[in-house]
Amino acid sequence: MKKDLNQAAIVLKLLGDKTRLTMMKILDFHDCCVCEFVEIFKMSQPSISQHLRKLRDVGLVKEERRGQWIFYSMNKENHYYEFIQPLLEQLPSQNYQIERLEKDGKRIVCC
Amino acid sequence: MKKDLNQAAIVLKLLGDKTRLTMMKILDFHDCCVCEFVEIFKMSQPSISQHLRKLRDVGLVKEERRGQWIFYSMNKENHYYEFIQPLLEQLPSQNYQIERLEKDGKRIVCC
DNA sequence: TGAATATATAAGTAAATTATTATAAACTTA
DNA sequence: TAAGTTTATAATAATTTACTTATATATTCA
Repeated sequence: MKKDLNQAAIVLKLLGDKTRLTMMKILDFHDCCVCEFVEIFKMSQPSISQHLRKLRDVGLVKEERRGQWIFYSMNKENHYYEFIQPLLEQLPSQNYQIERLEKDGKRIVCC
Repeated sequence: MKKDLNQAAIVLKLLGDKTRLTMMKILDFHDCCVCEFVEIFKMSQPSISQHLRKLRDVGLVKEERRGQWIFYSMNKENHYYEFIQPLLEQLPSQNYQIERLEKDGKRIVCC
């Protein structure tokens, strides 16, 4: 189905940032909580939270509290998911980031 | 083929602007010169030139002088064309812009 | 309940972005 | 060659962006 050009530009602007683009690639396969992203990107926690908020505000990702943590996940029901999926597919896998977390004992396992 | 994540973010940032995204959708089917874009977007000529320069600097579009005019066209040989094409396909046709130019006698026919 | 952990929000700042006006350069044509 | 047309570039102003630090809120657990 055709996408609105204004909305498409808003979505692409959000993806036009290395941090957010990497987040989206990761979230396409793995749910993650804020502190995991802090560990992955070596960035301040507020900065990570603000990036996730932008993605959430347009509905690209969902948030869900699990105990102490708030997990973010790809919102695959969003109208723009099919729009961006062909892009994400062409990006290199970021699984190594998750594997590194696991190796370092930093991966959060919950619920 | 997989795309570099940094480069992909740069390309997406460029597309994350309504004017440039519309330009790219138009150029996917029609070559255009600067003054046609000025007419389409009702924007100053330097502003149009600057948008086109950004697209050209990363190789997404090509420029070619034809007599008095400089025509821009999609660079379909560019590595990132296949990256963005699935996006462009999902955007609504902008043919009406070209048709309007023709109807108003503003379409440039050259060489 | 109180301390520790995880996250969000607010405020401030430096850098990047997108427009504008003014001007220069290149080409066409009378 | 001179005037008109088209485009690029330079300088600048307004806005947006992406970070930072400080602080508030929510949850867990001893």
